[in-house]
Amino acid sequence: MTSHPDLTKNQTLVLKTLDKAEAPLSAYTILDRLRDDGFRAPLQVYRALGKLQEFGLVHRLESINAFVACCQPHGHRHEMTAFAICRTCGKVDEFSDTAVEERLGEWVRAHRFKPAKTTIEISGDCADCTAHDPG
Amino acid sequence: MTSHPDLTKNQTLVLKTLDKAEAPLSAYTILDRLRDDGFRAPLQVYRALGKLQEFGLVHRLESINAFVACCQPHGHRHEMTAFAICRTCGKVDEFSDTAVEERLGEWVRAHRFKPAKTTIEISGDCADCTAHDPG
DNA sequence: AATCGGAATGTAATACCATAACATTTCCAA
DNA sequence: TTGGAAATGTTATGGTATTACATTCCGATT
Repeated sequence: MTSHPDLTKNQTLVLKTLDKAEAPLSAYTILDRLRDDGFRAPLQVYRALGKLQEFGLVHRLESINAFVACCQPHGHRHEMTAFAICRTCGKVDEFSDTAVEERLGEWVRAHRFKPAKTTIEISGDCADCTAHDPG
Repeated sequence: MTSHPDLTKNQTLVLKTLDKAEAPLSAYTILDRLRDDGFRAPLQVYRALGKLQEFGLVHRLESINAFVACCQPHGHRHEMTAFAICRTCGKVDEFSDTAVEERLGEWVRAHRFKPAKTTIEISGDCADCTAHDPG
């Protein structure tokens, strides 16, 4: 079980902000929420986010340019993480699927492709929002 | 087999630009390559790209903010398309995997999630680039 | 305790990506 | 031929991310 170094002040602030949030946040939203803590520039957020992603504590959602705290227990992380993103309420479900990992792994092996990062994001409407807004 | 309407002038220009390209192009790169054809503003590109995506002729690669022409024969399109994107040379392989579709479909059904768009992108290094640059 | 060096931080400027708003033109169907 | 939807042209603006450089923090070594 790999461990991550102690977090710095900025990293801690950014991670706490994401933990408190009910939905993914953009870097600039995080910046706004940390103005009172002394944050002044985007780079402070992006640098902290970069480290937190390295540590596996934060995920970037490519399809919406936003970030979420990882919900997996530390050390119990999968190679591939998939996300279901609700367009309506913004909530995100994080999940893993071994079969998906294996199938993509087979393609990669067959094509001698050396994967660095895999993005799996399903955008749509969650059960709650579909129920509330029949359509 | 569904058909798509005839393409307009701008749509044709944008699609041709993507077809000629060896790698994905950003909207602004497309704009630059169409200056001589009268393109002046990003919106001309984005509007054409939007329609081409509707018709299934162009894909957007979320993880790199770029666009590629669809390589699948028209009418033979899958629900989900996956992409292997080489960080080094930029080339993209488009593929489908029924098993992956099914597994994600099962998750979605089990959680009553109504999917609108699924993104699967593997970023890394292709066989050629790995061979040339052993590392 | 002094100091050296790498990591983290602060700040300003800039580059890149995408859309809003509104005016105008094109083109087909009635 | 004309009415209206779709496409286009143009300007302005908003959102996302990085470059470049100066400074500070902090632990390891002396």
